[in-house]
Amino acid sequence: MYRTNTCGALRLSDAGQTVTLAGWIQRIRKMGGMTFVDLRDRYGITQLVFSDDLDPELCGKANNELGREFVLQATGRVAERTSKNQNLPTGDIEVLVERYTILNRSEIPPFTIEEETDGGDDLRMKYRYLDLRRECVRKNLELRHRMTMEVRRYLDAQGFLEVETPMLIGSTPEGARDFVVPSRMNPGQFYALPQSPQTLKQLLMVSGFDRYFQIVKCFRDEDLRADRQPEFTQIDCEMSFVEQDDIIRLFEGMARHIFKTLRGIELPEFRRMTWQDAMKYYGSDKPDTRFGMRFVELADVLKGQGFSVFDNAAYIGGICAPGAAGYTRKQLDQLTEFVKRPQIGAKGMVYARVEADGQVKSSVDKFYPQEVLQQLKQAMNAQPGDLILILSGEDTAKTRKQLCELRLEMGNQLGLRDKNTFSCLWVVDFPMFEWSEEEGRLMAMHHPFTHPKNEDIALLDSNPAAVRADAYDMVINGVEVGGGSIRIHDPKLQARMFEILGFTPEKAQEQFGFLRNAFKYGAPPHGGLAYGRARWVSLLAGLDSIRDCIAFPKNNSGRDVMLDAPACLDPKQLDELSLRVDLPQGE
RNA sequence: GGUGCGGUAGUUCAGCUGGUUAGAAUGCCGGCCUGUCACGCCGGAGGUCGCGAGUUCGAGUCUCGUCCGCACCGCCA
Repeated sequence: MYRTNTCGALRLSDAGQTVTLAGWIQRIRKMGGMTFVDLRDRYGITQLVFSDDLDPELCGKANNELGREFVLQATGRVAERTSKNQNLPTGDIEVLVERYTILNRSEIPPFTIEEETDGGDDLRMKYRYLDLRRECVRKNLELRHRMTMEVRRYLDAQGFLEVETPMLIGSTPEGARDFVVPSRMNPGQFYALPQSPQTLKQLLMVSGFDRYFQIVKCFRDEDLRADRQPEFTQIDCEMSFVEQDDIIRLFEGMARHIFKTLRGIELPEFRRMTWQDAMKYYGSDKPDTRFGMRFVELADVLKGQGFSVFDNAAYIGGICAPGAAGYTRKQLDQLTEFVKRPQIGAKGMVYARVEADGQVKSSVDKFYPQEVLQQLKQAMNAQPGDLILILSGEDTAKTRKQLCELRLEMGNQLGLRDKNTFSCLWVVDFPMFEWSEEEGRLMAMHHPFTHPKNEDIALLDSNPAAVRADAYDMVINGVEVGGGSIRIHDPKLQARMFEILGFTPEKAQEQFGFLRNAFKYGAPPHGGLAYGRARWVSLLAGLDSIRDCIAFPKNNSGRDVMLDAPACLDPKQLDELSLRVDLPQGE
């Protein structure tokens, strides 16, 4: 038996017992005739004591040979400490070591494996297996596990069946780039890894599975972000004989269950906001609703008064930052610099302070009389002490996006984006299509199987760009944690959809023939939703990056720096796959 | 594909308008220390300043290129 207890288990009530612990040496403190060793496992830390009073020979030996991160098995008596450590759950006791075995030695680790590590991200990723020894990292994976368990429990109770779908499937042209896998037995042909099991779960609905879920890896060969990995796990669900409301209710229930069991928070009923309103009032399809500062359109107030920047603008929008009238000139200049950064791209920013007496002092005082500025104040519903910030531009969508960035920045600066406050909503009525400049055609905003809103089906022929979809996203604190839609189950409507998306009937048959064939045999009305697991965990744990709750994540350029993948293939392997690598010279 | 920031000791960083032997903290090694828990004290070792070119009498510092990392835009049905 390697151990009788874990390193997090012992308490004062265990004093007097003889125990054997096993773990890693976190730290050694040599005091001369006495040595303290912090022994760590995933349950906690227990202090071991070697003392000349007990066994001078053993103490001397330990002093000589023990080192950080050695795997140590130690046996001794549990004793009450003379000076206790309030910071450790085991801080009332220590183990007076009588004998020990070094189970394994360790080289000096490249960074300190403690809560406050000195290692940078890159280094920690290269030695992720050491990084994962740190409690603050490990607890994120524990939360991930607990969340997964709660999700399974909830969905099982709701009658969902977990069904696995294949990882090696066919490539699909719409949507993200596929990761592809060559087939040795079928030279020149490739599988693709699923971007999502979308079509497969729809086939399961045709099979009558009714309520399906899968906690499933998905793959997208697109550029990474702090909240985007090329492989990620979705909690993927699909239901038959449901309308949008049924799905929203069930998955809002799941969100509530997750928050209650994992954070002890009772969430109120989620707000619903149309995509149109989200764009109009927040400039984003995933608004952070922890705070207000909704956009107010100001063309009526500010246009046509001789200030050419506004007179020529297609859109003028303002936000009202509560209590920020005290911003200094320097702070305002910094905000202006912020919106002018190339990533945001505004040309400038106009501000107006509402002073204690109600007078408005603005950066455009020479263009607008106080009377107009008072109208501005009224339009913004600004109070004395508030700061009004205004952006304008020739492109409404772009300007709204810039104002969105400014709003979020002000939210940060005013401390309105607290990680322990959660504001949840559904964004509904997404447009069915969006125009792609690159492709020169309409693209499905969600995916080509999304059902148009019934009242908009007539518009498919006359004005497809105006068609709204039965698509919905769950947004929490400005994070899109999940999304889904009602799917098309009528083969004729699906055919019409492919037509609008620019598929010839032949192409549609080639790419999605399996789905069309299946739908000939009675597809039930159905719809579903998928949650991004790591985004959920990040929200629950207050993480800045989903990498922090993924055991072995990829870096910014999609590399695994620990495995050093991807890598070149041996020519023999390439031969076997009938592949030839053809890189441009010098690469 | 693009923008911004960064790359200096094992690690995290400082290093001014270019100037003589590149620093700090921490870690590491050695010594001292019987109640530490970020132990303390004394001593020591440790550097191709990412790489390449250029400017210059002289480059960690300036310029260009390149590689790597992070954040973001495009992209992510």
